[in-house]
Amino acid sequence: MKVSREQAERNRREVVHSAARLFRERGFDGIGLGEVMRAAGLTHGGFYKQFASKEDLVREAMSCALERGRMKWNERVAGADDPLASFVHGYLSPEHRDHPAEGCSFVALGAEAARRDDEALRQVFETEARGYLDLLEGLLDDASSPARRDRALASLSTLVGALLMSRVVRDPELSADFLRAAAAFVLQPR
Amino acid sequence: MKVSREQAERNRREVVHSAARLFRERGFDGIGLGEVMRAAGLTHGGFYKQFASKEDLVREAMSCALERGRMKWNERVAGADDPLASFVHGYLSPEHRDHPAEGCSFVALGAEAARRDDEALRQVFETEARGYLDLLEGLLDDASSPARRDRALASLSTLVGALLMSRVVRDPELSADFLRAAAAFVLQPR
DNA sequence: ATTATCTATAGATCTATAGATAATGC
DNA sequence: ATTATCTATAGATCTATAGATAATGC
Repeated sequence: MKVSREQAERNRREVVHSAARLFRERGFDGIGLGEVMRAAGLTHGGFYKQFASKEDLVREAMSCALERGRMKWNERVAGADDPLASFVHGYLSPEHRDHPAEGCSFVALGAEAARRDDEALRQVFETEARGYLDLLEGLLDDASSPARRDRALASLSTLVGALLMSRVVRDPELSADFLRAAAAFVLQPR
Repeated sequence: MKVSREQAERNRREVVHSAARLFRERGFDGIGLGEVMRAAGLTHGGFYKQFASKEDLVREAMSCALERGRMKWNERVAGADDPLASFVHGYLSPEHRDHPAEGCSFVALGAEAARRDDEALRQVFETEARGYLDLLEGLLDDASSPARRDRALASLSTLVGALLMSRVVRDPELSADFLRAAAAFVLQPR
């Protein structure tokens, strides 16, 4: 029943990754620890040897999901002709819209995280928000630094809001309109 | 124990309003029917005489909250010097950010609604999204009608995303930056 | 000997239903 | 007689804990 320290570490990581997917897919309250552990190939009794509480797992899963997402976007823009357009079109793509379990956690869980009474969780979201803002800022060509910062703040807002709206409406045309119009708005020359 | 038809109707409305507040405050899964009924001054056993299921209440509460919110914005802009600026500054105000229970349901519950397996609920959000788009479109002064529509789509996205981001970060300064930068972005002349 | 994981369970929820009760409204 | 609301409860969750088990690692 016991496994090696390395295997235990791999198991722990698998729990975090399963949780990160399942939380985004079903919400923090929509999935139990039993199912998270089962998705990681374990039984629910072993959970508290690795984590202090569900709250603890929520924090770790969000930190992992947000950071890995950001790294993915970083890689994507690094190899692109037009890095800003590459980021915007990737973020506002039908693929991203249709796969929340692997997508942006601000959209999938930001509102839920905001109302949790857990300052550490909101700190995780804040740190990652700054990371995304820095990423975006680096892709902008505004003359002044404050202008770039403000444009990054507004652009991130537009991206997050458009993805959210594109997911909640039923009509595929209206959904696509949100993605298209938001991309044009963010990419417009000024 | 029985009450008059009019009182029963008032009770039902009170349940819907309590639910609309509590869902926005705690999430669809974060509040039980018992507490919703208690907030309306009733006991949980009477719930199913008025509603078919919790799903049914979720739909009705969201329809009510979204429509009443839209009406409120409509009244606000009707009496304003600069209707667009009035809407944008009201929506992106610290008051709105700090009172999700009375605020925009797209931000508080859009992501949760999007993942529910309930087409009727997403239809409610879609109908109200069109209502908000029409409202915004009427405040814009772009020359062509398609340009106004696209700007409405992008502006609504920016508003929703900025309010969400302003709620999830911990630092009051960063939170205010989202609100301020997004408002400037939406209101910029073009 | 230590410990990662397992089975089993306590105690607190939650949705939904059953049947009793008492006031309305024909 | 009808019915809006009440009390009580069934059955299914959920988080967290207790104690057993068996493989690791000193």
